[in-house]
Amino acid sequence: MASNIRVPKQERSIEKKNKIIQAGYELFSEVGYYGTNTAEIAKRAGVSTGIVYGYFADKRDILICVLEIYIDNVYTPLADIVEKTPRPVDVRRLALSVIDKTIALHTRYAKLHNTLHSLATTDEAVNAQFIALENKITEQMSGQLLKLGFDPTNITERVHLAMNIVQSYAHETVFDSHSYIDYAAMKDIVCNILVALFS
Amino acid sequence: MASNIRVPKQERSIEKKNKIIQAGYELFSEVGYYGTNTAEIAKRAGVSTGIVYGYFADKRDILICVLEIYIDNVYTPLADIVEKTPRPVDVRRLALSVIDKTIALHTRYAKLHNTLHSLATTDEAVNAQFIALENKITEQMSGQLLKLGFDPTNITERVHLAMNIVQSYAHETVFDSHSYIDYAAMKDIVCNILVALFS
Amino acid sequence: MASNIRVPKQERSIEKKNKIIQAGYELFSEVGYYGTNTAEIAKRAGVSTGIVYGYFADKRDILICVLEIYIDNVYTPLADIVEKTPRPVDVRRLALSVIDKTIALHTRYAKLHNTLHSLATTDEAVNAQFIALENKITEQMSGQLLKLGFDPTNITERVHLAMNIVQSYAHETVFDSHSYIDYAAMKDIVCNILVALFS
Amino acid sequence: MASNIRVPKQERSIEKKNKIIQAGYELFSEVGYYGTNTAEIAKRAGVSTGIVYGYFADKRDILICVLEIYIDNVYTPLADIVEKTPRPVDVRRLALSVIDKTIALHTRYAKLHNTLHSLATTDEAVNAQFIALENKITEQMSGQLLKLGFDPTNITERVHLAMNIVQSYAHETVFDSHSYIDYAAMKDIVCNILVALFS
DNA sequence: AATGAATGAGCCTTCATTCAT
DNA sequence: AATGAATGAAGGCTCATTCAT
Repeated sequence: MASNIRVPKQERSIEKKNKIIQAGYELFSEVGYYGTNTAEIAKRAGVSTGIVYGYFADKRDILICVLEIYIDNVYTPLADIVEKTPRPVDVRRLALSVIDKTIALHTRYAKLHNTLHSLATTDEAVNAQFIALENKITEQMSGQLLKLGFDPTNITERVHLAMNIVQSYAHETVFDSHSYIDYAAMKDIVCNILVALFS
Repeated sequence: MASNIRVPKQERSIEKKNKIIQAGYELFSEVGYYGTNTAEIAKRAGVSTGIVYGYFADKRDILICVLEIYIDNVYTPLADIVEKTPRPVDVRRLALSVIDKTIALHTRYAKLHNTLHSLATTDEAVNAQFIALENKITEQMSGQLLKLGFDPTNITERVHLAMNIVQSYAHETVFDSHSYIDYAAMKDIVCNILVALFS
Repeated sequence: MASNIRVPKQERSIEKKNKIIQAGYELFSEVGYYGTNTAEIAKRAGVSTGIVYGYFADKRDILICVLEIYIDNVYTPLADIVEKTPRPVDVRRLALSVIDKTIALHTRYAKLHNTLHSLATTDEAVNAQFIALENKITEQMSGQLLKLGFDPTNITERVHLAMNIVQSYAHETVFDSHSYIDYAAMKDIVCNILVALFS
Repeated sequence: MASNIRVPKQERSIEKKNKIIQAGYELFSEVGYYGTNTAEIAKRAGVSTGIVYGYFADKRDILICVLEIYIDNVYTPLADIVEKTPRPVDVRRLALSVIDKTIALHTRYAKLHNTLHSLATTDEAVNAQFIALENKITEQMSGQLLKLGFDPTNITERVHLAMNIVQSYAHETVFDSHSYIDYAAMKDIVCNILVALFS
């Protein structure tokens, strides 16, 4: 029964739960959700199969926890950038910061992101989390920009679109999929678009 | 064994193979790759389980065929638009056409796209196909634009980026995930970006 | 999905389904429901684990099928006895026939009966089947006795009670549990009670 | 290991052991032996999982203890009735007392009885206890009836049979399974049979 | 070419029991 | 004596793939 899931409060238990999440994170990243089995997760976490179900309701529950952590790890640094940007705001400089941070995040989480995102199609809860993340980012950034005195016309739409563009670009850069693309040149173009969007 | 795969040349066989691909296409769209089993595909295709392995090496092979068809269905209409655009070129008009066609394609193929895309992470061949598709679209469009006398500076990068932006926007619109977004307003912004990119 | 259960119509399939039921019957008899696993059933039936789920929805479904057969095998012979009793009715003779047949049935099915009966406590469907069996026997016998001109006062109650007594006795005899009991003498007593009940 | 089972002599320990037995009794009654797990027993008893194995060899051992208590609770009241019956003996009155007490016991213990009884099939020790209980009851009652001057011919058989009949009836009444049965009328019939058996 | 029954490895999950503290 | 986290074997069930016909 789901009610039997332990809520670990002791240090060692929390550590163990985190080890399982970490193992899940790694395996989901490496071979995807369906390529991972619970025995493997347990093994990599250095625990027994059984105890996994002491900390998580089922395999999907591990995924959900990995997702939550992923979302925190992505949201916080991005929110920080806008919040802590020095005034007066240099739009190009801010744009570059966001691009670079997004690339950094993508470098670190790209494979996991793909795995998680692919499950959004069939798992409503996962999907909802992703949408909520985008909502949060858009809201936070729009709010900050308004505070900084930017033009409020369609600010949400512009921010949202900007984030999408940056994400697209980061994805491309990180996977470096297309040999004919000059990613440095593209970065300039992206930057120009962002500056145009917010000036 | 893979060597026993029939290459159907008789009409009836080709029809049967296509029915299986169609069934796979539908089910992969509806419930994803891992939510579909071969028995179900055979059933929907109106054939026996066994014969599926007469036409395909394995379940993944069906996916690959579905992917090929998907790619054709996406590439051709987009290529057509630029190719058949009336001269002299009205950039805004062309941009709108591409946006609308991309939305139409997304509306039709979004779920399948997600399913296919999610497999790219763990399946190199699938990933390669997606990259190749983007290559083809970018090359074709860049080539056309050059013929039409557009500025060649970083044309590939600008085209590629433009396609990414349009895809992002189409995805958003189709799934209509964020209630606070005014998608019509966003469309104008996207359009303006494209016009700016190519004028 | 439950809808994928084959309804075997070919001889060989029916044979195979029966082999599984037979294996289930034997194992449930020998080591009980919880002492039996599906792999064991398959093994004894000479089939693979997987195919068991081609014929049955789950393990419990096998139990239900075994139960149905058990019920047929118990009901039919008992119903026959009263139906085919020669007229004019010799009550003592009829009573003896019923007792002997019940003993024979118990000898054959006692362990299975226990297994099945024990599941009635936790499985409503199983319970319902047992109650229905008793209903059927009681109704059929009461009806026959009325046709034969027996006193209708509380005939259902008397028949039902009579069956219970006979069953108790048969159970005792078959398991021969109590060394101090003279089962032949007890049989006479039971017989006398039945005669008294229906004269 | 079995040799490490504590034989609790301190008050608190005995209390704890009894709490576990009580929890086992409740759960075995409610959801059966196989529907109960040791963690649940411990939880309901308000003790840790581990300590259960300080007092009991294994899960089955708890069942055996529950069984012992059950047997005491069933035996004593029935033995009392015959022992304390006022003289001269009114057979009908005595019969009614036994019937009513058996019904009361069934009402209280029916579900537990079923659970325990169902295990007798696969567990020799449980089976032996049940047989021993019947032996005890039969012997005690036969002895008392002889003391009271009843006809000794086949007294054991008559007593045993009588108990079986009463139990059957009590079971029926308590579960009230058959809507067409007039249980009050049946009670009279049972009573008459008993009176006939012992007059 | 075609059928669909059959295979069996593999997966998620449970739970009686043990063990470090 | 006591805790409850941890173990790991075992079980029910699925499904990609094969095979007899």
